[in-house]
Amino acid sequence: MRLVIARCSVDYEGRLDAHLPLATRLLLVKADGSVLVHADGGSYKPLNWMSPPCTLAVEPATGPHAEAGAVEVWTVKASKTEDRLVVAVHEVLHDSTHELGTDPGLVKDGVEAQLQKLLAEQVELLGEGHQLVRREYPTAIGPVDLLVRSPRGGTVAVEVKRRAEIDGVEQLTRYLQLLNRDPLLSPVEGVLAAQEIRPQARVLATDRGIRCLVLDYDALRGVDDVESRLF
Amino acid sequence: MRLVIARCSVDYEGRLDAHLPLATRLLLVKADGSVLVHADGGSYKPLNWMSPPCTLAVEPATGPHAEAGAVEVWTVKASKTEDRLVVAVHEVLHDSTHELGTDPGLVKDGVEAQLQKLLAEQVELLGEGHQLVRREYPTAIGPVDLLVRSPRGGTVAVEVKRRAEIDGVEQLTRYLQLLNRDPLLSPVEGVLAAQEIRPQARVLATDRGIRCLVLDYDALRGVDDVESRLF
DNA sequence: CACTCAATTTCGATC
DNA sequence: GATCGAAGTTGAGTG
Repeated sequence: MRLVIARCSVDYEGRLDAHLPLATRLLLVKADGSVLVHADGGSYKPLNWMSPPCTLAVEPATGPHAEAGAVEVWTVKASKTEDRLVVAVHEVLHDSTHELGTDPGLVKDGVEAQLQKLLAEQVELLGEGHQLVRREYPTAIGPVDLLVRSPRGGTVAVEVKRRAEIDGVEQLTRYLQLLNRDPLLSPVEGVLAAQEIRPQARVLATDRGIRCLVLDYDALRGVDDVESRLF
Repeated sequence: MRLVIARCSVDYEGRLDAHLPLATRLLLVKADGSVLVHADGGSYKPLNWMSPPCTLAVEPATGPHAEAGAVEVWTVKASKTEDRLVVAVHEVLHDSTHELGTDPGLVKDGVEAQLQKLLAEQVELLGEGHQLVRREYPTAIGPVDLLVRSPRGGTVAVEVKRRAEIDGVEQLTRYLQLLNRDPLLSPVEGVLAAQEIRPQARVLATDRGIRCLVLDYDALRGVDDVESRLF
């Protein structure tokens, strides 16, 4: 990654034409050849940029560019389209290059994981008197998202999905069959909890005596927020 | 603008939760306090960021962060929401600050200017035998977008708009009144050319004997591309 | 692989 | 100022 602070003007020709007048900006050249032109404000979006794949060519300024006072001209060309980014560098105030290596990448806690966590904190949504046994309750055929003790003495197995479809019902059914063999847990009810439950999944679940619970992500979060403010 | 290359891990809590494992990245702190975390690849979008308005607090690492090997902890808080970006800095490989000043900002050649340019190159779209006199033909009440010589001996004044509304018709009407006083140009016809012509504008234009021409931007560009390939 | 759809969307124009 | 829609959109998930 190369970082250049330079007085420069920038022209982009491609899906639209755009021009940046002479000013001091950050030119960020990434390892893949992509270039970002950032100002000292605004959002995360650069003033101008070229996405990879592209190639960067740096040449001494000539002709009109040189007459305008430019020292170098950077030409960034997209590999597959006619998009061109031309940076006329007038003065370089900083120039450094750094080895960063490949980034392990962003880990987003998926919505499903969030839902599971939030529902675990609010098991009373399953009905009064319910108590969480544990999240990711291990079984021979895989972990059950939530295992909950019912006030009636039995157990509730909850399958959490962002969007519940038929395979979610099948999965939960398998867990229920297995868990119901355990006299310490039996009888085990099933709950299919999701932001969105597809009609087919709802029909199949209902047919098998599995309860459907539609989760309101924002409401779940809202309660969560209130709780976290209290402590 | 502050540029820091650092080995760091990043956590974002807000509208979603996200985590970046320890790796070497660019931390970009803008004058408005916003922070961008960039890797050495990918698109123009940062791995993580905090949009202004927000505040950045830098403190020595303590507790779990310190145990994990962090030296500093940056906490970026959004001003209005509960969004938080926490950067655990383990090792600083580069740190520099630069004065950039406010950016004059991006100048986009609007679609209107593009349309005018493209139509100027393809005046035959107005009808066979038409010849461009000039773009931005100056008059006492402002420039006419396109002035064109008609094969019938008269002149055509063209008003180009991205989206033509009533005021565009009024504007063109004023030009026509003025231009028609010039015996060298008279008779002067009017053409309202736009990507989209609002029904009211079309009615008014037709009523005043002004021709409406719907422009296909892509088609105009397409022809332009073909031409530029030929030469 | 194409298509759909959300985005910590951002951004500008219009009502 | 709120709302609507496009973006040089990008990016992920699904059929």
